[in-house]
Amino acid sequence: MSETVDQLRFYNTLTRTKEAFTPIDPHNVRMYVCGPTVYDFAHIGNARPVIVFDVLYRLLRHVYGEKHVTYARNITDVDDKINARALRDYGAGISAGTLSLNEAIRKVTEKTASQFHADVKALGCLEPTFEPRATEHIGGMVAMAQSLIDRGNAYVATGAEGREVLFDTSSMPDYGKLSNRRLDEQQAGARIEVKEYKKNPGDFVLWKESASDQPGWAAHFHFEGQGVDIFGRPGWHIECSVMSRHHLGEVFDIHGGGLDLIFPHHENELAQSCCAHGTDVMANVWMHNGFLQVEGRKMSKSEGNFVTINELLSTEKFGGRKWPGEVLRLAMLMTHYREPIDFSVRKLEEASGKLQKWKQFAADRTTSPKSIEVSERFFQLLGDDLNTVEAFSYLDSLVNNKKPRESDHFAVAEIIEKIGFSAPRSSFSDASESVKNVIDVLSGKTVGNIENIVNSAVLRPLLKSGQLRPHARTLAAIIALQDWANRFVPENLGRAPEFDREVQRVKSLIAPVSDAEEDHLRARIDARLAFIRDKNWAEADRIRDELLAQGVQLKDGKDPQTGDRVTTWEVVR
RNA sequence: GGCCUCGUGGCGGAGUGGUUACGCAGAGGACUGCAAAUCCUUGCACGCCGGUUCGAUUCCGGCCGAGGCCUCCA
Repeated sequence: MSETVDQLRFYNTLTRTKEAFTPIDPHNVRMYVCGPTVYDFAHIGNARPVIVFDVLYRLLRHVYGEKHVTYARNITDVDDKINARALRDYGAGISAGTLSLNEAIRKVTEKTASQFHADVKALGCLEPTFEPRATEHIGGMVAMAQSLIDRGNAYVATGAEGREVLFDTSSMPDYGKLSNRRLDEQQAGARIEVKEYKKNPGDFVLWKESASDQPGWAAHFHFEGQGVDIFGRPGWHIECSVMSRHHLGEVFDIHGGGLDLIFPHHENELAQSCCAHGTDVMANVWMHNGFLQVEGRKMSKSEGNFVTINELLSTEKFGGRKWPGEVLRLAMLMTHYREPIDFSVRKLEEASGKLQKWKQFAADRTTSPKSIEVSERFFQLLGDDLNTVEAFSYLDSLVNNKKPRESDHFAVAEIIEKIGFSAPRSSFSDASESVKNVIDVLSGKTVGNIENIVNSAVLRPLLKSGQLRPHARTLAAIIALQDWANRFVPENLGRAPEFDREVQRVKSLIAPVSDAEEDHLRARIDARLAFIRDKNWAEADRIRDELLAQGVQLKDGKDPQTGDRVTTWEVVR
């Protein structure tokens, strides 16, 4: 357990206040989050809780230790929308008899679940400890429904679509506690027809009978002294009650999900679990994330204003480019999790720029000793109800510091990695092996030249892929070497001038361009410098514009010693 | 109708009973042949009306506006 993050605080929907968090068992902190119903691609609104609770999971792991946090997120693979999708996509096969309904359903759920996993991975989320599927827990759902009947909290009734086991909301005095609503004050039937066979309008389904074109399982219940067989399927809410108990126990620490799940889903889960287990609470803390909005309105499938995660990652529909998952991740976390976020390309651009800045700063890390204090300060801020905004602001202050401490580079690298962003490899440590080799060559220990080392298996792929940019620290190492060579390598060996040339090559190699492009680039830059010496500005600028059009931005600097113009470049988008 | 959340500068977005958020964009300057980059400086705010207070953007009340839940939804 972390010694320095002293107290986590979370806003609890149950009490509508921010509370100090105390786990039931610090050696096993347990959290449950409602996962996707796998019938269609997840949209970026669906991505929000996944990302938010991934950050919470990482925070808890940081504070209590990686082995002391259990995170369960279910996959709902029994649902009428899935049936509908299976019939829509595989209806022909089903009616032709080449595919059974269950096989068609399986195809839908498998495909959607694997897409979900790919999406979530791209967003930098850790896998939960457990990812139970509803179809694996049917037996437990039947058993829980029965125990609710036995305790007088449920009953069997017959509706238009067959028999149902229903939860009797009037049997639970506390019902409505989570969502803070009294059923008698709700406009029952305002938006959905009141079913006459229910005891109370708010009673909800635990188990319902299936028709021949619906998936179902055999289930046997005892009600009012009679045996009742209902071939059917579970209601939505009971899935989570059963799966959370199976993996986390009857009472656990945190239950999370989107704001819209508070009622009825979480209210009903809570009712089922507490009544079935005879407990006062199901989870101690209930946390809910706000919505992602588009033009001020909730992004949802029913509104039709949604963008799938997959579209954002792999098409150029938004702002004319593909967006890395971690940019979306950061964009989501730039707003506090309980507030609504308006989705926009502008926001993605801002996140992208911020992330790049962090990474560049992190890449300049050396092997200097890390400072625990910086990282703990970050997690301290994050621990105040997952205040990512404040925590990131702190990160920004480190990165924007004019005189950063040596250890801050390392701390930032460690932090961004710990909260799910990829930290670039340290340009210094990648280069340091090569630098050592260079020293060996120069000192005559081995035979070789610097260029070959730069072209080595370690450095070359990084250079090619553009992951290494002209980092001050790398260059500083090379320049330090140059000084070293000048001091210790005897002039008469003739190595110093060659070394200078090699240093130039190293510098030019630290840019994400191919050999051919690089040769071309050097030639154009030399040509431009020649024009500049002749004060032929028009031609010089023409070359600069030409390269810019190719995505290469030239930057003129001044050699501090000689005062000569030194041209560097950067690949821009 | 019931319940809930929110309203901060051009944009994004924190926070606080009395001094700067911060980031992006903008403006000015340094540098430069001009750009870019970098560095320095800088303008712009707390929906409306009352109340409490020496003092409110921050607390209370009302109003207006936006959004969400009450139907599957993250």
